[in-house]
Amino acid sequence: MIALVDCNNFYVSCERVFQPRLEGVPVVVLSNNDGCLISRSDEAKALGFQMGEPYHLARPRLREHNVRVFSSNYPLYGDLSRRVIRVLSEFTPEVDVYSIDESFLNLAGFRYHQPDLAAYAARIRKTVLEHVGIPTCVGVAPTKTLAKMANRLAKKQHERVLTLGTSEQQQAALQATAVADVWGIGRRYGHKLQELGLTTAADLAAMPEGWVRRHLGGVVGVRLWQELHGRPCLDFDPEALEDEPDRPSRRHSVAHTRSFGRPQSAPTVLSEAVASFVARAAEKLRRHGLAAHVLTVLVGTDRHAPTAGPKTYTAVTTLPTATDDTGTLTRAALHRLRQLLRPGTAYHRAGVVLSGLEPAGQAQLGLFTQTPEQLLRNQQLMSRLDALNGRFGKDAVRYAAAGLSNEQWAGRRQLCSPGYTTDWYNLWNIRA
DNA sequence: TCTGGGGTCCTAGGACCC
DNA sequence: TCTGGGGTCCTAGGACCC
Repeated sequence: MIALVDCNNFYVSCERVFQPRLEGVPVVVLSNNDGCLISRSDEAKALGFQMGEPYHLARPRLREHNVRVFSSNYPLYGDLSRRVIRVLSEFTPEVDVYSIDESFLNLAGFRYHQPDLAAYAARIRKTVLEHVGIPTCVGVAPTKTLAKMANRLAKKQHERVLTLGTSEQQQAALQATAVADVWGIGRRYGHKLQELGLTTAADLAAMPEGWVRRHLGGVVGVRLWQELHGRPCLDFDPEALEDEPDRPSRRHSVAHTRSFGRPQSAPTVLSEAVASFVARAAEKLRRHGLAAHVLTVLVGTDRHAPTAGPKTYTAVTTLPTATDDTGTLTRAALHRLRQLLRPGTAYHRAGVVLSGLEPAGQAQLGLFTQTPEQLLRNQQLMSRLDALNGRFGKDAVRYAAAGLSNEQWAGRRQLCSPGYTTDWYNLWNIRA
């Protein structure tokens, strides 16, 4: 059996941990650039605020209802997320971290003790709440897709926990779930399935496999259908345990992309922005113990403009050897950026994607690239860089290519709470 | 004036290779 | 009458997730 633990209104709940006065009142958290609403308290949901609603449109109503509004504070959310995962790992050796606020837990050891499962799930929820202060829902079922469904239904239960142990319970859950609400069915397939006359998840499960393969994107749909029948098709990918922290992560890409505060066309400004994004992505790479073989640079024009044609332009470079070195990655990125830019075009966003990932230190050396001595020096440089920026704040030490100031292109982030658990240096200054 | 970011998997055409 | 098959890489896009 698999449990899915999902934090309720996660970003709002994180803000509440450090500002208890936010309990019981409507709260929302904005996306990067203060663009749209991405987390809402129950009170804000009850007032009709929608997920993804543009902030500038919602603003008058937010004021009218005296809703507390926060820019997103990822250092805070990331840290609380790690604390939640640490608590969860006390309940099973195998935690598959699905997102910042959701983890799957392998409860295989409980297969023959069904009645205990619900009590165990309730204990997980209670412990996370007591130790971290974040409320959760727990769904338990034989597959990830059914666990998601159980979790969804648990939100409506008083105990916030639901177990689908028997096939009768699973069938009842399938009937109680709209087909469009199944994990893996998005807007497009939701509409399509309804037009084909399916209403509930049970209707979908009852269709023949061939029909599902034809109408639901081939193998992807078949996997989903199998999972609804209780046959696991999605990998369970457990996180590295605390006693093996060096095990490299299995992710396939690392990205850093941002919208600008205002459109940019000057190549120098765009270069500095991209160099900054490379630095962020490379830090993430090193944090995960990875090196990248492939680098993609992208720039984007106005996504919401009605004009035809592509909105995103990408250029891919394959590096001679996989690397996590900011300098090497920056050179490659800026070289490709120059080829990508068109004079006079206003770009609204840019970014860097690193892929072809392999464990750092295991990378094949190139015959004509760096010597082991150079490599070692660069590694030492990067670990000093990370140590300094970890202590004094990001970009305390940076490459000159990233420029001295980001004020030209930085996004808006005007309503941010302090880094309560992470930013000791600045927090000390604030208090001083 | 103002609409996010980071992921996953899959498909498809063109260019190129043997 | 009859014109292969198996690959890679690049770019772009679709669909989905949180």
